[in-house]
Parts: sequence; C-alpha cells; structure tokens
Amino acid sequence: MPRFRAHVMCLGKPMVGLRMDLAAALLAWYDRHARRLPWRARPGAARDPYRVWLSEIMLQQTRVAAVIPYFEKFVARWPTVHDLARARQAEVLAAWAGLGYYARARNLHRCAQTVSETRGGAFPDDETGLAELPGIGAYTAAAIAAIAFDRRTVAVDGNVERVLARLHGVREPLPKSKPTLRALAADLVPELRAGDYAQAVMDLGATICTPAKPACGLCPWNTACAAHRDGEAEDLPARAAKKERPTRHGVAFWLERAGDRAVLLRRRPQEGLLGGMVEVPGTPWRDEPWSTDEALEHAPVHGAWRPLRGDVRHTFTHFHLTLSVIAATADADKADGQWWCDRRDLDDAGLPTLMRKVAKHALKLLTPPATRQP
DNA sequence: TATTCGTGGAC
DNA sequence: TGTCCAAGAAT
Repeated sequence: MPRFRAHVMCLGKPMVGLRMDLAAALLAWYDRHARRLPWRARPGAARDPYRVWLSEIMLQQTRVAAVIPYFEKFVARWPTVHDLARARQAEVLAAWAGLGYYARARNLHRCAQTVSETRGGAFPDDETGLAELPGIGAYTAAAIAAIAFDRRTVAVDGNVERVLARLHGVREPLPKSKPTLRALAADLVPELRAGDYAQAVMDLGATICTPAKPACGLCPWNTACAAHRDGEAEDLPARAAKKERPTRHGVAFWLERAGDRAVLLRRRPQEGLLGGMVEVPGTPWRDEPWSTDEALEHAPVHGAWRPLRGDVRHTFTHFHLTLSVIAATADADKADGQWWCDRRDLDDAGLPTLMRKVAKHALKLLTPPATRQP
C-alpha cells in the first residue's frame, strides 16, 4: 500500500492518517461514481427523511433493483408520512406484495402512524430516537441518522462487514466477527459528510467489493486492502455453515364461484409467515405430504374437489414448500373473513409471490386453451 | 444467542 | 436444476 503508507509516515500519526486517507479516497470515488437512486437527494439538495426512511426499510435484506419500482410506487401513492399513516394496512400490504419480509410493511405502517400522529410528521433526528420506532433497528437507525441528518454514526450492514473484513483481512467467520468489524468500521467514519460516507460504503460494496468476483482493480481502497494483497478477497468474509432447509407440504383449495368463476381468497393472521397477507385458502403446512381425504378436512366448503396435476414449489428463507392444489366449483356463499375475487383482479389482489404461483398454476390448468390469453 | 421472518438474480 | 445471499429486525 505505497500511497497510503507514504502519507501516513508524513503525518506521524499512523492510524489517524490512514483513516483520513481512506475516508477521503472513498468520498472522492463516491463523488465520481455515486449511483443515482430515486431516494437520493441531488448534491446540495435537502434530504427528505421520509424518503430516506422508506428506502432504508425497503432495502433491508433486499437488492436495489428489486426496491426501485416499489419505492416509486409508494412515494407516488403516499408522498408524505401523513399520507402513508392514513392508508389502510391492507392497502400498504397489497402495495408491498412481492417484496417479501412482510413484517417490514406492518411495522412501516405503524411507524408512519406514530410519526404522523405523535410527532407532527417529523422523524427523530438522532440514532436513539429513530431506534425506538417500529421496524428501525441498529443499522437502520444509524443509516437514517447519517443520510437524512448527517449525524456521524456507524452504520454497519452486510456491505460494511464484507468491505471491512477484506480491508483488514479478518478471517474469523460471521457472525462471531461482528463486534470486531463494527470497531474497525467505527475507526473509518469521517468527521464530515457522514451521510455521503455511509452511502459510499454501500455503493462500494454493491458495485466494486461484491460478494463474488470483486472488481479490485477499480477499488479506491485496493492499495490498502489486506485481502486483495493476499489474493483472498473472494474468500472473505467467512461465514458459519448454514443448516439445511427441510421441505414442508400443504394443500391449497382453488374454489371458483359458479357463473363468474370468481376465486375465493382470505387473509392470513397478522403473526408469522406472510402475516396479514392475502392467500388462497389451504391446509396448514407440515413435514409430511397430505392425502386428499386428509386435506379435505380443512376445505372451506364441501364439494366435488379434484386434484390438479403437478404442484407448486416455493423456497422461503428456512424451508422449501411444496403445495398441491385441489379445485372445485361452489354455489355456496363465502364464509366470514373470506371473499370472492374476480379472476381479472387477481393480479391486483395483493397476493404474495407464493400465492401468485398458486393462481398461475390453477389458471393454467383450468383455463381452456381456446380462451387462454395469447 | 439463535431462530424466524421473502424474494429473485447470479452463478 | 440447486445454492447463495442482499442496505436486518423482532423475538
């Protein structure tokens, strides 16, 4: 690391000099290469804490490319935190459908109501106050405080952990190395431009210091990077072995109303997987496959149920799911908590991805080829 | 501290 | 096809 070492020796205060030089180099890189993202203010323009907050919640464990269309949809429909607070939870969940981790949407709505109703629409401007709000944890509080209010915080996310593990050659696997990486990250945060710095590390991690095949040749920190020097950038950070995912099984009941062929839907309970989301009625999910007779005990109505060939496969974070689908036509009225959804409205019904797969599967098998859409 | 929460792109 | 894992939080 010739360039940095020379600078350090001149200063006579090695760690301070190194830190200043690294932060300055990263900010200079950021000034040239910052991605233009919908939630980022133009240089010199005022930051909108609502947009910063909304983007940070959406970006939790979610890639930028997946977030952008959702962010645009949300700010167009709910331009301020007051607008979002006044929305029905069902509307917010439907708009969030497909983005995953639905507790984020429930907490987002609660948070908007708190900020709107008890704070006049003003978000807390420091880390401590932000962290008291639902859905805002240690990382997000630090990130919002830095990006929206230019507080000098230490926002440590997956990008920062990866970049710091490589920069310092930390071989201890995550998550045990978290405290070490946080301390190393804290040493680098500059006094000025804390918000830009936080976003710069994100961009570095997302575009240069990527998990696979990092572009070390383009990295503003490559001359200081221990992993690059030792040829092990792609091997860091190490991670504890993850345990294998079991496969669970369920049966979905595709019920069409006689006449207009509207489809029966219902809402899942607030807690747990897909909490509060719309679903096609079904059995519980368990480790063993279901026989048809067994599944029918959970059917929403009695009728001439017949299995559809094939099944629907979906993978969640911690298990695989295989759903078989059985179908029937009913004259019966809906039960409490359930409703009929016109076939043409299914795309806008707020179905999570698993349930969209169920609908696609059933529609394909139950729609006569002659009338199927081209 | 460990588990439970989605989804889709990259490989 | 399967595996990895991404701007984490809540419990």
